[in-house]
Amino acid sequence: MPYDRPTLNALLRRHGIAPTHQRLEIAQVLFARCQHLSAEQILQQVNERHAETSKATVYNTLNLFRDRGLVREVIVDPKRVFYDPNTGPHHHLYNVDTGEITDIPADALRLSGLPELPAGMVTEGVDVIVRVRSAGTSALG
Amino acid sequence: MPYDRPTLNALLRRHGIAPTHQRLEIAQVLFARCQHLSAEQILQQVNERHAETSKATVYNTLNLFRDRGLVREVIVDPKRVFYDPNTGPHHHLYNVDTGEITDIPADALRLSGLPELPAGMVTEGVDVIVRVRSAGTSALG
DNA sequence: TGTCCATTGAGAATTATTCTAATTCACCCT
DNA sequence: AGGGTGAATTAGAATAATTCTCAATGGACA
Repeated sequence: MPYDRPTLNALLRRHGIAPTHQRLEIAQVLFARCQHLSAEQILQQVNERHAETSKATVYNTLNLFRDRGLVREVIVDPKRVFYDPNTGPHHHLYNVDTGEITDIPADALRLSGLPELPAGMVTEGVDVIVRVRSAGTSALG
Repeated sequence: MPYDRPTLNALLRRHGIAPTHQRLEIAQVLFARCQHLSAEQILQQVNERHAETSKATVYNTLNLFRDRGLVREVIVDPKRVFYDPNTGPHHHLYNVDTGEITDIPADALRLSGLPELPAGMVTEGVDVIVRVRSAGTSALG
């Protein structure tokens, strides 16, 4: 188990985040399995045993983690944001039917010919989302 | 002006959409300038002269246009969906500071090495979003 | 002119996220 | 140990995008 408490503790500190109990719980949920979870899902998992963390704290913490570069937001569904503990360069496969999100390793997919930006613009990141659906399903009504 | 009323009328019909007054107004706003507009912005522009179209109709119509392939949803901002009248293959540049969305022509950017999909999966589309910000601005608090 | 079905619309409902303001907590200093 | 301090947490209200409800409207066609 690579993400025990002392490791998570150090991880937060390294990112300038005071490792409180709630933040460690949330980090635990995020890093235990490298899934893509919504705030709601994280809230549920954190409170699975005893309800100990509030909705506000989950949102505060996720925004803090995002600002400090501990997690990345994945914006594929207009209904809700997902949080990705993998901050390395990679892309996403999004199943429109099931809502499932899978990683695509960065080296599996090459991008070439990014346009040069207007002066004074800096690239913050490049997201590639491959939207898939189960064959036979259709968006047409 | 490539998008006068008769042209829009034919465009809707060609997509199997009955060209009502409100739908034509909305199509007009979308296709007049090929911008990326939110539902709220479209509602405002449609009602600039006389208030004649309701919020419900704008949402219904945008969903209908999307289902029939007349417009494409652009999901870059968790707060709201943008609608893109350009349904041809292309990608997007998103300015995180200003919220501005710009097109990147498909041929300006090459993608290679898309992973093969699990059996029974079909690609619905590939979105590439280049997130930029003004130099000097920072996400770090 | 009357019927019929699709379309529209006002406003309520839903829901993810943020905000507010008050409480609690961790930690340092003595 | 005890008290002060500022950060963290929280319950619940507020916000805002989108959807839903269902009654009213309207155009096409007999």
